[in-house]
Amino acid sequence: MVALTLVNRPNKRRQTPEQVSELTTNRLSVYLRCLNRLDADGVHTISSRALAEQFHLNAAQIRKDLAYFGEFGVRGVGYYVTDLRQHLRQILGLDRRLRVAIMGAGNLGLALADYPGFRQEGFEIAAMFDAADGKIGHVSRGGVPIHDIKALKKVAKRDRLDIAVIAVPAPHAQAVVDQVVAAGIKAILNFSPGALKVPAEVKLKGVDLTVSLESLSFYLAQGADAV
Amino acid sequence: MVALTLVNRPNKRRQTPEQVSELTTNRLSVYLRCLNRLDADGVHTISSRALAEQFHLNAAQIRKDLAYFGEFGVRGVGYYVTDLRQHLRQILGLDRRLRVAIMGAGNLGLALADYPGFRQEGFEIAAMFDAADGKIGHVSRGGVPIHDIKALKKVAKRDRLDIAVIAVPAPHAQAVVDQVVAAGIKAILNFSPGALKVPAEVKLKGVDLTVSLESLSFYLAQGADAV
DNA sequence: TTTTGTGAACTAGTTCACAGCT
DNA sequence: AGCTGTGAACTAGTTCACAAAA
Repeated sequence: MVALTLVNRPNKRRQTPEQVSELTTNRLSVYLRCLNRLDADGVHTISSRALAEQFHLNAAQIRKDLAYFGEFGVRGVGYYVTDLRQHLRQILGLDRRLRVAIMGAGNLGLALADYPGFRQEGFEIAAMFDAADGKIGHVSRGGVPIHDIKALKKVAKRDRLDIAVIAVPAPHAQAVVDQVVAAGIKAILNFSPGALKVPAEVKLKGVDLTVSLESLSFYLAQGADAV
Repeated sequence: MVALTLVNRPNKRRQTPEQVSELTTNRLSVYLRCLNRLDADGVHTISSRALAEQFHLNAAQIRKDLAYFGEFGVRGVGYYVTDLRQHLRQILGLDRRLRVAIMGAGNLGLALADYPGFRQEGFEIAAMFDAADGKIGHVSRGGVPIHDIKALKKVAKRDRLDIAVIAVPAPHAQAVVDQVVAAGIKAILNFSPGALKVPAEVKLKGVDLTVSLESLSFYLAQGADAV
């Protein structure tokens, strides 16, 4: 506790996230998960080396990633776990509650709605949307209400939805994304296969299950057979 | 048809997939999806430029990606759609049926089992595994049988399972992966959060939903607020 | 002419190595 | 002593630009 306040140096003129690559932000998220566990385990300090050994990463990489945002470490000691954890939560915007909407109440959408990984770390699945009469008005097993997609604009404003997850069949994906954008949502996680168009100010991140599987298939076809 | 046979030059001494990066194989998968659509639409030839415009990619990138595996194009013309499609299917190992097992018959596992994106392009969800008595012996909505995880080794051999998808809660993931590896499965798609250890000859690919969401959160916290 | 295939140039990302702080 | 923060060196990935082919 005594030392923690010493470490809070907001740092020069960084906080310039234009230059921070997505690879870095993904790693920050991984570091945070690790720090959460260390914190829960009562570990007080951790060096970049020790952190690097957990995943197979280079220690300098970790120091560089963190250095984009400030000088959080103490030379000769390492990083204070609770302190760094708080900083990462703040950098990643997890110090506030983020409201997530799931577009599409099919198998995948319903599974995601109740997926525990989504609920942790400040995310709240606030609403689902579908076009099928049979689904509208119901709730997911975990209690997430399913709205008519026509009400998206209204509900997005009322519930202050931050992020939309696209879990509709591929042929509908672009139309749904257009509605999400029109509703003013600025961040989208897309599970449907294929490229989607969004305006520059909207962040689109894709999870393409087909690409992932085919990449494994490539390994089996080329790599494993050759060995 | 006449021209197609001319183009099949298996090429020098390439087919050296050690050097091919994962970024390249992921793109091959994207190209293939596009070619499938072009083929269905009756388009006969496509240039690297036209292909590049579909996604926002550089044409030279596409030519380089393809050049790792052969000279599939025709100067002044482009690529024959059906021909290139067949080559990509072969390169990605999709010219044979690949059997996929899903570990964990929870919400996510069941959703993935019936997810249409998994079924296309030669993938077959052949089996699911769980440890809960209430699930073993049942089938998914789409008819995939749920086996006892204790039977993994036997079923993997019998059904010649190629790929395992990890959809169990995080605390069980490593133990399940160890069993998957012991059963001789050489390719794993992991949906559970956190790093998993596998031997070098096993290919592990992760889809980390928490990391994806937190990356969007970062954008909202840093990017959008600044604009 | 058009468009491929590819070396060369460039850009981004990672790792090294060490000065400087504790 | 130990460990961070960071310029310099290196490696990987992308784009340019053009000779060669159809």
